[in-house]
Amino acid sequence: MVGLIDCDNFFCSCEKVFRPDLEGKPIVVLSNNDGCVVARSREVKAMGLPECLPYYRLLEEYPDSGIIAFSSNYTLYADMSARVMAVLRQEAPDVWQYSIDEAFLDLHGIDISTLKEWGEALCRKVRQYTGLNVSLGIAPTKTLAKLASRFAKKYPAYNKCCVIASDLQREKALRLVPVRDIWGIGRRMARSLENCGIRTAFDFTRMPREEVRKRFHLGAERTFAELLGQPVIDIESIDGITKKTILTSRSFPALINELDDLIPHVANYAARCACKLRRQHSVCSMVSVFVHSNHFREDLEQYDNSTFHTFLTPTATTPEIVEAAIECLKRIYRRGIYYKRVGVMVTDISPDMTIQPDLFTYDPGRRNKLNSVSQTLDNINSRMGADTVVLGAQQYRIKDKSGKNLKFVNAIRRALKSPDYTTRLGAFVVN
DNA sequence: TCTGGGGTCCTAGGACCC
DNA sequence: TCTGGGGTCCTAGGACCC
Repeated sequence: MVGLIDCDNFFCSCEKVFRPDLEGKPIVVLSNNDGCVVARSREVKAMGLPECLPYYRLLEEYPDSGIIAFSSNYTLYADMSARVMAVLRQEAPDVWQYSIDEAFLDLHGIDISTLKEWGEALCRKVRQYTGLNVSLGIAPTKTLAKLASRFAKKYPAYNKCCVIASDLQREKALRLVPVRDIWGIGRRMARSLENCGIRTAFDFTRMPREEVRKRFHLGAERTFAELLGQPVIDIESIDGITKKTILTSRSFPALINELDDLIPHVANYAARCACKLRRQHSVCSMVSVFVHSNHFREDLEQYDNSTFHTFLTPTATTPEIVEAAIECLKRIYRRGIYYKRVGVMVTDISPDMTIQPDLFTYDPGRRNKLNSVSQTLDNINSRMGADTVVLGAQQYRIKDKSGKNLKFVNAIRRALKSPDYTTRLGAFVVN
């Protein structure tokens, strides 16, 4: 049996843990630049507020709702996530974190007849240790465990833990779940299924397997098997510790048209990619850069483009990756365009233990130097705080009043951010 | 004024090989 | 009029997830 545990309204709940006065109040968490609603508390969901609503429209359309908005505080969410995972690792035989607020649990060795009791105790312990409510679904496959966790969340009678063990329980559950709510079935496939009268998960499992394969390909067939209780999604494929691609991208609070103003962004995103690579002990052979204009501005000329650079010898050093990214940006930059978003992606990732150097161009002396520069950056920035030391190219060009000094500024709007309660001693005093 | 960010996997189709 | 057959590898883009 496997378990799927996930936190209820995770981002919003994190905000509420240290603000008991918010209990029972409607709150939302916003995306970067306070752009869209990305998380809603139970109270807000009950009000019928849609997902992904732009914040300015929330202000327009729900003026007297009493909704309290927060900028996203990833420092807080990441730390709370780590606390939840730590509790899980104490209790479960094996844990694979699936997302910031979800984990699959390997439950081998636990007697099936005691699983319900065990699960309820686990949820109580997470609540006691972290202040967060979690729901747990237990079933023979991951897709069914996901489904069970929905029941655990939706119906209080389950006491936070729902177990699907027998075929009878499985069928009963499948009949209650609309096909669009199944993990692995997206909007497009759901629409297609509904068009031929397949409404519930149970209806779906009554289709001939051949037809599923023919009409929807491999992924759908896997989901199909999982719903029948046959495990086919292996846990290793879910375990995302070593990323195969690493992407850093941001939208800007205001449009940018000058190349010189784009460069620091690209440099910063490239530096972040390099740092993430090193953290997972990897190197990359390719860096790509993309640019987007603002698709919502129909009055402006639209322009999307991307290009890439390949390293003959794979690397994870900040200077090399930043340099390559800036060079890419210069190739695709077009004057006269107003840019809304740029991003840097590193791919062709391999372990840093097995670098294959290029026969003709590899310069071990230079590479060693760049490696130690990068390692020093990591050491300083992890002790003293992110971006304590950066490359010159990463400096944003903000002129002060006298028009000469350059200042390093945070380029993301987060006007409504809560304090970093769990990671800064001053948090409670400052605000 | 204002519209997020980061991933994985699969498939079709083109380039290339013999 | 008329132009083979079988394979691999790579890439872009779609669908899906959180």
